Amino acid sequence: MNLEEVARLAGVSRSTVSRVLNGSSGVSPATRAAVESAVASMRYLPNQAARSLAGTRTDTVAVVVSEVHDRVFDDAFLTGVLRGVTSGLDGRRAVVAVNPPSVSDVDGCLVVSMDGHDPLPRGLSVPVVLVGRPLSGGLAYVDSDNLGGGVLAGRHLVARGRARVGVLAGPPDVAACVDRVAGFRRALGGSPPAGVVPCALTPDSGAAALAGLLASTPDIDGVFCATDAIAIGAVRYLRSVGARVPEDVSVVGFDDSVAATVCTPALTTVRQSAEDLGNTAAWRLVAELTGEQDLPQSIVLATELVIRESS
Amino acid sequence: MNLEEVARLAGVSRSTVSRVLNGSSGVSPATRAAVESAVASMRYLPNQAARSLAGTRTDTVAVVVSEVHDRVFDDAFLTGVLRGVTSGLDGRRAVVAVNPPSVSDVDGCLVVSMDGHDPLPRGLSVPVVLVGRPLSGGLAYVDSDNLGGGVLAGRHLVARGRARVGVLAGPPDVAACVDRVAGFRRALGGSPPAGVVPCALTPDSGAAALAGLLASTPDIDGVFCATDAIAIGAVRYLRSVGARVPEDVSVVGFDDSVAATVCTPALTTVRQSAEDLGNTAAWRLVAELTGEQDLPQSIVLATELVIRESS
DNA sequence: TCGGGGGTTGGGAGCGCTCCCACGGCGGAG
DNA sequence: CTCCGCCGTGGGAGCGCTCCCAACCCCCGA
Repeated sequence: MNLEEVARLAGVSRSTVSRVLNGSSGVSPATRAAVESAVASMRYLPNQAARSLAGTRTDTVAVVVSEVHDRVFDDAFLTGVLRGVTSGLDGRRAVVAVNPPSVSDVDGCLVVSMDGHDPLPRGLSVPVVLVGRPLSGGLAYVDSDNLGGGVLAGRHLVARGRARVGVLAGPPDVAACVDRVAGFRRALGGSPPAGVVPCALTPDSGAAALAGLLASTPDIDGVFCATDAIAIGAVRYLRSVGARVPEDVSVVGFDDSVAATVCTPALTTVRQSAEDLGNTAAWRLVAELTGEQDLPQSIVLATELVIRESS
Repeated sequence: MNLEEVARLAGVSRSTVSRVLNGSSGVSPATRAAVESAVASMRYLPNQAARSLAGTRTDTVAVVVSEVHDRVFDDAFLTGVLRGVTSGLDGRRAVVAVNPPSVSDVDGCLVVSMDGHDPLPRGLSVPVVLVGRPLSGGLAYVDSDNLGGGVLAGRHLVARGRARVGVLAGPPDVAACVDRVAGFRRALGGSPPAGVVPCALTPDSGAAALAGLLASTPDIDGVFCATDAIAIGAVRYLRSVGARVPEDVSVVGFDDSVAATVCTPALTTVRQSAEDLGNTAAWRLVAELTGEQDLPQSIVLATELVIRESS
């Protein structure tokens, strides 16, 4: 079934059907109605390949997921982003590629990456929008307000009366962690953290980092962790050495992962919406593809403090 | 850059380049080498749209994800499947669609669905492989050995000396849960469970279901839960009423989710590999697309008992 | 020596669509 | 009343590829 057949049924030409399908102006209402009814009655679906060949678009965008090796709690983030992206793509198709060598035949590209080194698919000259701020490079991106979230966490610990707080900062090459810690520092103002220690994104690494921190600074009464995964390790370590959470030490995480709600004690954390992130990134990309002008280079989405038992 | 240009550089015709690119026989080694070097030096990539239009394939498969409303712990499963699928697709492109009204222009379709009602995208007449056994219907599928996993869980509780076990069975329309419970019953043999209660896939529902079960059967010493999410609710409820886990009551979950490792006590559970599931399903679909004969209608992957603190 | 067949290669015909140009008819201005 | 311009429409060209058939060459057997 092709354009020609639809045209015949509607009593018009191929061109006119094409015009109607593409919503271009210059078709009389009567003709438009006739075509639409023919399309509906035949359940006609345009051949996407032919469209791409003849036209200048493919109506397909790539979603490139660059995997980190020690991903642990990122699954919910990824599915959230993906869900948001597919719903924000406005009819375009999403080709998903994990660690792709190259991507071609797409109109645009969304890149979801944990680390700051943007691993752009090579040989690609289409608009790109990143999900998550890159550490460098002038690419458009959409990100959660990690800085603001860090501020929320900092104010919260201050409000709880915690005066000697440690920070488990995560990897220095993950922009989200860097921003969170920066926000946290800002909230503390004149009284800086008692110690800031980098670590990997795993509970074990968080536990080890906190052990190191406590060795040099035993009288800590609060810990801010760049991610929930790290926080879970921190809580585990604190309890293993007999410290009570939150009575002796308050712990705050970041992400509001499922794990944060089921661990004991349930984690106070900062919530971000992965789905909104994906949806917004898709919207931003589509806007660029449709030729919209004056688009913001970066978009930052609000975060929210969720107070539970650990603080 | 197109076939013609490559042909010119290689000093052959369009047809010959096409033959080389498609790996068809009947090309002399010398010619083949010349073409391959031309392709490499130009970094030529075939236009996918033109290929689809002229040929009979699109080299694209749809990955249809049908979302359930009360998904809670499924994110890791989904990303695992997706990861496996993309790596098993052997160069084909994966178009991901979440709850799509319709899908077209694909060679085949993978459907990831929690519930047993297979929500096939309509108007689709291509090979389909399901990830997870459907409750009905003769479609090809790949699934974890949920039955075998249930047996493992049952034997384990028997070995632990648990004689009065309850089962939180999950929804009756989720094939995976049905199978897990069936396997569990089989392992118990002549001494059936003290009670089997359906519930939703959330901790809260699990807690509520267990509360109901304990009301009628207070002397239970073991609980098998169809998923980890349910098990986490069960553990929470048991502790809330003062029962010790595992001293008083053993609890076994299913999925080996991240939450199972971070909750207290860490859950004994049955592990399945979502990535293998996706990879195998992709392989099965590709095999069918390439015309392979005598393919198995269903493929079942092994599961594994993981013993932790809750039993 | 000649004819037949197999192994290679080239070129034409489309796939179904979009884009562009040309054409016809109608209304308003001169 | 005539001319111009615009709106609505039709049809040709061509996107880059695959498929098919014809052409060619070379080697073999008769």
